[in-house]
Amino acid sequence: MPDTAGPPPLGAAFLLAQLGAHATARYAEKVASLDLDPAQTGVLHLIGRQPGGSQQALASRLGVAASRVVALVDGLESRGLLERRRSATDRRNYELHLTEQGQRLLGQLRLVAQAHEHDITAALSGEERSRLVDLLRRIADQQGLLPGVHPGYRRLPARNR
Amino acid sequence: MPDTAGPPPLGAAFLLAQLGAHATARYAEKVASLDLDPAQTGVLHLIGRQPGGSQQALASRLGVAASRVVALVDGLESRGLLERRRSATDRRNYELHLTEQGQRLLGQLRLVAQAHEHDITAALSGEERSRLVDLLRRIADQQGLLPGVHPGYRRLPARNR
DNA sequence: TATTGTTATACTCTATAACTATA
DNA sequence: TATAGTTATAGAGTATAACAATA
Repeated sequence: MPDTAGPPPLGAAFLLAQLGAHATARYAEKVASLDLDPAQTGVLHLIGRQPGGSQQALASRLGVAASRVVALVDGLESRGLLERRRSATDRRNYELHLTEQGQRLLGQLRLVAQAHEHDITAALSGEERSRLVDLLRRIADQQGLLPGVHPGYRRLPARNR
Repeated sequence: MPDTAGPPPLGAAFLLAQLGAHATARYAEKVASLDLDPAQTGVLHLIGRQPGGSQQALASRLGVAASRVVALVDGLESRGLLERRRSATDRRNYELHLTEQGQRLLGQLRLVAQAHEHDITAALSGEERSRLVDLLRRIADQQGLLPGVHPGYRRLPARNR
């Protein structure tokens, strides 16, 4: 009997951490097909939802350093997906907008997200999936997490498999 | 109406990623009180459960490079939490064992994990928690995840707040 | 003097590859 | 020749701090 102690951890907290890392890695794989990484998709989603914001606003929303937003926006702008427009009222900052190409890509990104949702929840029936979402939302609320903002922009999953 | 598109993503996959990152960050905070990081706790748990294994075995279990295990084991050994014993049958490899102090720390670690589980699922009743665990396990099974092994050892959460 | 964006720098983490000692 | 462990090196990713332009 080599086992000194019980079975491996199987609580909800561990499963959430395990599945969260898995879901993130799978998402990274999927968006790579659009030549994007998860952080870039977050930027596209945020600008698509609220155009005209500054880079500072983006940085605080994402919870990252402003210098990182520079690099992020640089990459997307050079690909013609978004554009910086100098604000007329305060010429220190930019207003960030998606280009038409960026909006088309965002549309494809939403399809990828749907496929991702489908794949991750493949084990569940529609009703079970709804119950899961309800439970998860309640945990997220109680834990003080903001809808649509996840704290994982600080790290990218390396190649896992 | 600044919103070009609908609400923020609220599907199960996104919530899993968000909550997973959150649970991981909270866990890291908690084990820091024992002067450990999540990767080190994984090592302690694995050795505690299956003593005598080699560093290579540990590396493949954790899915990390062997060179990283060296540093990980170095740190824990220098604190007197585990020891390397040269194998009598094959003197190339070590057999890893927890010291008594390591076993005591592992006991405290299990208490921390319990508290963590309690905190993360504070929004749910006991029955709801059971249903959640059931749903999550079925997803983990279907996704091919191994019990007790999570792919998040590659990254540590930076200071989040 | 404070703020937006930028650049330069340093730091952390990790894997890869070269090395040793055993087999 | 192959394998366990170690060390050295290089790369990726990020934040911090210094800087320029504008307010």
